[in-house]
Amino acid sequence: MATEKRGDGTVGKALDVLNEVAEIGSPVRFSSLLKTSKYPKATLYRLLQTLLNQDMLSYNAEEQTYKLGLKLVRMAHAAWLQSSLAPIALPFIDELSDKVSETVHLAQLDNGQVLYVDKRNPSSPIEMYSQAGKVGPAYCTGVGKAMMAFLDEDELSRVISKQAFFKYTDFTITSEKELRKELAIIKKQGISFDKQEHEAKIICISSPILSVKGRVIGGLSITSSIDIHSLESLEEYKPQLLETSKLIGKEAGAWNFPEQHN
Amino acid sequence: MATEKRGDGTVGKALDVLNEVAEIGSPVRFSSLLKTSKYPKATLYRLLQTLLNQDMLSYNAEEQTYKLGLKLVRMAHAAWLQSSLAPIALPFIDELSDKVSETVHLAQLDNGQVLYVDKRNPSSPIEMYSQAGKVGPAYCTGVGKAMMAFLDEDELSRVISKQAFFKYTDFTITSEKELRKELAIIKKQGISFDKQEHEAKIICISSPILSVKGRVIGGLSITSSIDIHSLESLEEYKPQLLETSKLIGKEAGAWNFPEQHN
DNA sequence: GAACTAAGTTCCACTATTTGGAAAAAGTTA
DNA sequence: TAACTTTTTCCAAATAGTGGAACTTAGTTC
Repeated sequence: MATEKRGDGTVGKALDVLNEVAEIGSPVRFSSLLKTSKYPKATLYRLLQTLLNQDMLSYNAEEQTYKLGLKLVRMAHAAWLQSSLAPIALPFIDELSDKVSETVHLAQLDNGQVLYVDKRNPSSPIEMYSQAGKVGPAYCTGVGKAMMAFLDEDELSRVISKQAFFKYTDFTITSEKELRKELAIIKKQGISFDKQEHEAKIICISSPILSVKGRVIGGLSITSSIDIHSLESLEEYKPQLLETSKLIGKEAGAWNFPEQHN
Repeated sequence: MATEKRGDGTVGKALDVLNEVAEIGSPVRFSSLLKTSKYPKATLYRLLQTLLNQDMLSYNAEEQTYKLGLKLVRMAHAAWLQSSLAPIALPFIDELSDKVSETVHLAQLDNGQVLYVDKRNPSSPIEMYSQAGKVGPAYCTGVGKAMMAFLDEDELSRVISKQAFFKYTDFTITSEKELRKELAIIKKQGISFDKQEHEAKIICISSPILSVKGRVIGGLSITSSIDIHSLESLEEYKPQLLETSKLIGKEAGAWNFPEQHN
């Protein structure tokens, strides 16, 4: 689904096109973009040229395809440093993953979705970058539910309205009603579980990261598979998970980490 | 130094502002940006509003500061997947780092600078994300020199013209003449060394990654410190490094990885 | 090799957006 | 309250963007 944005003039249109290219995920030809795009041929063409000029896109002359430019990778590094919880949380996540020897994820809510901003995987330190910047659904992931559970009603309904409720597995929650019930339980318990709701065999235990003022600024999870852990054995990590989340929240407060507007 | 770009209209200006925020590296106030910016107050203000609307920036109302938005992190993930060598090179880098048990970097030339797109660090799998998207100087890093050495004259002079020749250490090359001499040697040998030219104590051995057509598409390095290795002991990795580079080059050809325009 | 087709690029009169000086709000300090 | 700083709004003039149509290029067919 292409990102719809109310008129921010030309800049909005250009970024719209950039998003389209991003969402397609592989090099695209002009004509292919044109089919999807809401802009007329000449306009689209000019926008693409501008983005090329700005190195936001790169063009393969041989294949006549456009794709995202490396400039974005550079910018994102800066964005990650200054806008994500990751740099603040880094030492705490390291320590947690060392202690428990499990895969740890750090996420934030972004536009109703879960945005993973860091990950530790002690056993196999590979396939790592492939995770920062990755997005996932909020309604069927541990971190997503943990963060949602601690939003206030206004924020929550905004976030819920953005959920697709697609049934990934037999265990996926597929209605707002069910979700709200689950969130109430999570709020009581302070932690959430992903019971194979997003991917078969994958389970996790998660906690929200709250600012000193009690607002949700992120989520933390320990992920495993049913081949290795039961939900009960994951629950043993609860104290460490909560402790780490608390420490990160405090540190973020000290750093004056901004409260997001999800 | 702010990025100067010839007129791409409003879009160019907006991205210019975005760059400015990125380069400052920490949350900035309006007035602070205004001082640096070449745009008049009202214009700058509107550009910032547009970028905010588009989630490219986020705003902290309490502190009245702007910073890069998480949307960039998401986009960059897509960019990394579709425009960097990293996904293609992944298995080869894993294997190399496993075999040699040393820190391995994968880089590309971007606008005359070295852009690190992946890294493996077998001993301590931490501080990882902090590297993808990081940029470094080309004239005083192993990968930078290795890549430069295999550019054709046109590209090379363009890249050289962008070098700052800042003297980071006592060993930094600080003139075009010296650099060209060094590059000639590197071209002959097929590999380059960083002899503490960028950071004290840090040394590395690097090779360019060439496409099947012989064009530079990236660089690969094994990094260490003089506390652990001598240049001679690093040189022992030469065969493996060259072999891996060759494999990546081949694979990239198969994937039709585009030849960059540095 | 002329005629057809599809993809990409350019043109230009028309229009909508951007511009920026100036002035009003909002917030700070004295 | 006055003097100040910083941020935000306004609006007529100026500029930049628009998009239908025409053109170019490359590839295919008869």
